[in-house]
Amino acid sequence: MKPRGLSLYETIRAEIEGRILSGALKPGEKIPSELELMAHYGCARMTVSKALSALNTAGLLERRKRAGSFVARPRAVSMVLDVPDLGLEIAARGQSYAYRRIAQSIMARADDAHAAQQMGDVGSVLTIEGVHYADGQAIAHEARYVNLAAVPDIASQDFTDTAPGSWLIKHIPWTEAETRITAAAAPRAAAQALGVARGAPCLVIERRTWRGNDSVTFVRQMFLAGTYELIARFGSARAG
Amino acid sequence: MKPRGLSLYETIRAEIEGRILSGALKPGEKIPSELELMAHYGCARMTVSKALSALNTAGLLERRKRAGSFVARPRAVSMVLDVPDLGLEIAARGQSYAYRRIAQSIMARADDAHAAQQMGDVGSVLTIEGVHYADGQAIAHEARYVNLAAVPDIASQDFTDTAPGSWLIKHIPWTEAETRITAAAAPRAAAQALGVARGAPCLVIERRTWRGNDSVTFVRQMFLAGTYELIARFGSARAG
DNA sequence: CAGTGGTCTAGACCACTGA
DNA sequence: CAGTGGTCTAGACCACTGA
Repeated sequence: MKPRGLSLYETIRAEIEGRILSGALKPGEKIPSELELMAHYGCARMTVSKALSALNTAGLLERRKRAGSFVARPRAVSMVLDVPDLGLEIAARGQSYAYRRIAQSIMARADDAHAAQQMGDVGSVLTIEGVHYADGQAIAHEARYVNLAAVPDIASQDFTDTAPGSWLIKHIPWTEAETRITAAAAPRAAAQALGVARGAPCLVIERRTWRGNDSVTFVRQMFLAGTYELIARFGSARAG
Repeated sequence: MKPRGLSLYETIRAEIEGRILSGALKPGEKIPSELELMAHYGCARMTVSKALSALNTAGLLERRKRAGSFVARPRAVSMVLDVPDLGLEIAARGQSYAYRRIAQSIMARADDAHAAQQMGDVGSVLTIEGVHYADGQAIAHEARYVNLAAVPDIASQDFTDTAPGSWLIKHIPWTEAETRITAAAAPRAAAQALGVARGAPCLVIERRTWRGNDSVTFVRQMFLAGTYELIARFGSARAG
């Protein structure tokens, strides 16, 4: 059962994880103490501790002093949503990717009420509107707003055929981000840019990132229905 | 600078994390080796290793033998998507919640091709179709499929005005789940159930949960655009 | 009070890999 | 080849908390 190439603590972790996931160890059940496990595996306590700490971090165990380690009861469900760079993701599914800018300007406030509210009162805002293409088909309209005070370097960048998101993710560290996912009928501007009828169903992804208290950027991407999906996962096996 | 109550390795971790997030340490930059850090903090190498391993797991560092540890270049960002019980969430925003079943049956396979494919070849499937209401307005159509072999107890439950999801989340432990989020035009059946025109924009949430290798349930919820949103977050308030 | 987990030490051997 | 990270040992002291 021990897969080769696994270190001892990984082996211990995998064995206990397997017993939890298979249901052999049930939620709330106590697992052996570190002392018992070191006797069982014939190793130092640090090695057992490393395995159990990893399971604790992963949410599979709850550990209480004096009481012991217990199989965690499934809690509030939170899943992991991977948000890769759009260009890389489209390339990864075997399609060609392109971005084309429609408009770019600098203004005192975002010209979109929701964006302006999300970004707060910043000095000046770089606004970039563009379209993402997969295999030559327009799949998403993007309106991005960047706080120039937080990202002065962006003024010298050329976003004619490179999406500002790719540049931002590589160059600007942010500490917090919030993504809002909804559906909507395509409004006039987006429908026109995408070459579809007004009212076409779209997946709307709005993301605000900030750094400390400063807004960095706000972006709204409208994907034509059927061209894009978000996947969130929970669990160990299917990760990645 | 050292916050009280933090262990030494947490302090080391927090200091390096802070320098990365603030931008003092830039992506690709090399950080001191474990040997240099143990000299700087006057501690054992294991303590430094624990701090750097945690940052590595968190995706903030990349570690290469012989080369050293480097600030990771941000790639795929992973955010946390909370998936609360729909009824509780609607109540939390001050609206009344209701669920009404439309149809229920047991069949050998899911009558929906995508659902059948997602669930795999299970013996028999409980199919429940219903509508979720907020303040008396229909907001979502739900089609749920449950693997009866994995959840035999569900046969005795009454889902006339209680959504099966609420029962499942309380009673059935699952080990893995995957949520797919897309947008679509409402198909005929859903549009009819929701009392809107066919083709109305919808947010589509499909979730498959399983336990080990056994499918537990597959559900497709179609929310009318504007009635529901998903929020994913990343940031300092992440640990929860 | 005593068992448990949390952390830390001061070493060790090794695999890897870039200079 | 030599520096680095990966892992492991055999101890230690402590805080916590349930019996």
